Amino acid sequence: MIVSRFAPSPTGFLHLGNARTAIFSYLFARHHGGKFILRVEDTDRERSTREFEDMLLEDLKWLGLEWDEFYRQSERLDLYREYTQKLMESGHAYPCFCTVEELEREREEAERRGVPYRYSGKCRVLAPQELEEYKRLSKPYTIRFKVPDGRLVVFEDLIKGHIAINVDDFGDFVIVRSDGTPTYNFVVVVDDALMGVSHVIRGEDHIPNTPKQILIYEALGFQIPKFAHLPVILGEDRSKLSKRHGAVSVRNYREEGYLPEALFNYLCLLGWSPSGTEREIFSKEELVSLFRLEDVNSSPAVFSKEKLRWMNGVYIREVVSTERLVEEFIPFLERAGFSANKEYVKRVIEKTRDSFETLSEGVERLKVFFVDRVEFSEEAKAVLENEKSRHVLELFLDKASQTDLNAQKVKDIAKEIQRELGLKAKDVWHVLRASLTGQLEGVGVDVICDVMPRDRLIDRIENVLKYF
RNA sequence: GCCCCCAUCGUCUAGCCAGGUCCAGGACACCGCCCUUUCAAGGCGGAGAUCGCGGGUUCGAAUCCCGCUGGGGGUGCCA
Repeated sequence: MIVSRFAPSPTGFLHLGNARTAIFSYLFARHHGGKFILRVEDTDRERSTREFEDMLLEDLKWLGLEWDEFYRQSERLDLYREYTQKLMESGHAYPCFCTVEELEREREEAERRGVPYRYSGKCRVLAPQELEEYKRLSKPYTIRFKVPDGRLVVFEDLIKGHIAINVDDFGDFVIVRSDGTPTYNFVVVVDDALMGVSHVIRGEDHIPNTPKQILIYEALGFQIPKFAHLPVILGEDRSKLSKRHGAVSVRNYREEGYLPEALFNYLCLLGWSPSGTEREIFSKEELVSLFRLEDVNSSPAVFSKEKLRWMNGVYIREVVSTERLVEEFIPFLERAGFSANKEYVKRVIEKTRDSFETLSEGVERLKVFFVDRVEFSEEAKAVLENEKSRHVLELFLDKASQTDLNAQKVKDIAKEIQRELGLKAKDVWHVLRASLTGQLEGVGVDVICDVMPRDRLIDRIENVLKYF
């Protein structure tokens, strides 16, 4: 059975890089008809909060990721203790009474002498009476894993290929902190093993951890899973994508008006491309059936907000249903202070969805449909203050009074006005646009007349006649 | 410093594993034209990569091998 998992720590919003890791891990499991586990890694009590966890789960759901099993490491502490005990008994781990200060000093010393630092391992060989003394004083201690000498740990990474690391590069590492909580490298092994994880898919920043974990798998007699390390996502400056680069959390994009399926689709294409097609727009189902780890790139990719934006535009204008779009759009309208009737919004969206790329841009572009009072730009004022504009508007009102208004009617009327007043089409439309929207650019005037209620249109024009 | 990973248009990438069909294909962004009541969208076209550099192997290398350089990551009682 194929089992993959996503194991975030609840210390902030869901980061784009983690989101992509989650997506790949999810697609992999679904592709193989396997199981996808969500495991919250909250053993770091200093930084983990339940609020962040809630956000994380919400963001994952919003993205469209659903998991088959859910675990929280803080609820499995007894289990980890059991395995710590096993490692102690089998001589794979030992208590270490060194203080942070002492260790810090050793590290600085190594730094100064220009030699690579690794823990000396001095607590490996404590004399029995020394140990007794510490116990008697209840001196706090950590538990360290005993790293064997000269061992070359080798594994075949599903993305990176053959990787060999000499464990002499690191000293005995801590698996249980002095406050009794277990550390990442240890719990990740216990959990992955116990949860039957067959494929560990995670960021490449975990490659250096992998040999440590393999050592623990072996010490505990667990079966070693397959590893797949995804390349990192970079910012424009080619350093690891972080807050410095601006909006980097899923939440940011959600709030800016990106659709979850567009973000999902875009993130998939960062570091992966399906073989045998040059298409780029895929449904989740298609992604599930196309996804293969073999097609994941081994080199890091730069995140391009430009391209995400374009793709979001594709989803807005041609992928999602109008109903969906309306549902997504209304909260944005409301947040901008407009009250909206669903049927009306739907009529607006139907005609205009091909003209904006994010929902917040949509609000900007479409607010002319919802404002009570039109605000005029300087250019629009200039147009309306022209004497000819008055004739155009009066004539328009006159002609409109005998008929209802829709796109075709408005075009007819504009043409008549143009002929009767000897104007260029452009001039007529400009005046109408300025009166109706207060702007010289934006959605087509015919569309506006098609969608907006007749009395509102007439109102706006009469208003202009009154004040200009 | 030490360890590890990576290297095709500005960016995402195809091609690399099974060397010739690649004077390198697609997408975003960019530029131009068309459409047009404006801005977008859309249509058409253009520019853009001596396949990081240097050696090999080979009749032939983006593709295989070695070295170098550059970039990234790790080096915690964070995950």
